[in-house]
Amino acid sequence: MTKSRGLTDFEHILIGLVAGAPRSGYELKRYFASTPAVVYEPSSGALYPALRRLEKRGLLRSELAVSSGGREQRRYFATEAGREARNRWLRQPVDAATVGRDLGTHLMRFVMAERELSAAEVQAFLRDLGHALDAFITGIEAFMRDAHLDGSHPVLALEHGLAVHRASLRWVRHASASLRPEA
Amino acid sequence: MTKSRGLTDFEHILIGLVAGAPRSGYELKRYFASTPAVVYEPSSGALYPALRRLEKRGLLRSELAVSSGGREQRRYFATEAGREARNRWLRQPVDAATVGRDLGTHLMRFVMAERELSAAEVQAFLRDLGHALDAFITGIEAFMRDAHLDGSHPVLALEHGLAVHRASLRWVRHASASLRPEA
DNA sequence: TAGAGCATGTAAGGCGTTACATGATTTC
DNA sequence: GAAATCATGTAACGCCTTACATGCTCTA
Repeated sequence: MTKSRGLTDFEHILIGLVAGAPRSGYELKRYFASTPAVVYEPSSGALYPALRRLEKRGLLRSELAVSSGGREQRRYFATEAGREARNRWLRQPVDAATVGRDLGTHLMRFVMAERELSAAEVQAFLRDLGHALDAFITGIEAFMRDAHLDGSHPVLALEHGLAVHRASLRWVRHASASLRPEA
Repeated sequence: MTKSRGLTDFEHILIGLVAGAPRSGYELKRYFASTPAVVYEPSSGALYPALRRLEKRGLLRSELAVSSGGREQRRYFATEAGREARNRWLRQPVDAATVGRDLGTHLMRFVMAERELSAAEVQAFLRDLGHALDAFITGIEAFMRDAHLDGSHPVLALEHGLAVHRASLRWVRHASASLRPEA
């Protein structure tokens, strides 16, 4: 058993996307380019080698096909191992330490969890995400109270962090409520 | 004139920090580790080589000193060229394309702009940041109207983006008002 | 016929992460 | 005497970015 290191967030997202529907590299590029909130657009030099890596690991497999215009196209599919990796990723506990910067990753997990996690699991995920955000917000509040901050800009910048994460937290409650089956 | 490539955000932030007050590598580490909203904590392998790079470029210079406990310590200072680089960085126009993901960098610029940019320049920066956020929000709204989204999770995820960036925008207006001299 | 879009890829170079190394001092 | 903190660094490895390469098709 070769001790392979874990997958990057980007690789997890690729597997999740391909597991949702088989896609070619170019279709993945367009997906990233078109979705305004995804905010990350991988270059060819990042995307194609990543797909090859995942294929070499047995998490994806590919078939050469001919697309609309008679051009060659390599279409990727998730393997069983790939689907298992995705499922483990989707069920990973919310890492409170990364919630301050990696919210995008959590959101991607949330999107891909639809129809893959049970309603109860989704609720648990949102609950944990809420707790993590709560802790993050409390940390900023404590820092603002305790730290000696000189000048108005640092205080304002921290207020920005507060405002943004409070908005995230409100969204978590909204999402949780809107997914809860009506009584 | 050697055509050197630009500085990374991280390097710009290091210069800004050192220009604000001379610091050792370890003090910079503690700064990143202690500020809860900065959210990025560079490793030794990122920090020390970066400082050396900036020194080699003539943007920082260092002096070997002896700190509290008799241990050696390399203290970094900004050179004139370093201060110029920082000033150019602080005055860079707000890049609307990066406002969706690089808000942290903009916030760092805002923090370091205090006492370095004029009140009018700070107001202009906030105004531009507001416009960029506005455009970003409008883009998400348009996407939600026009794109065919199936399932509730993608819609909710986009609503998260909206909520967060609207909170940012409100903060921009708040910051702008709170820095405006009272009539 | 020029240009834009489709479609996949490689090469060089750079920066970051992880892990390790070193050694002194302060604290329990 | 062990552990934590201070303080600076190096080495291996890996991934990403930028730039370039290729060639086909559709449109103005």
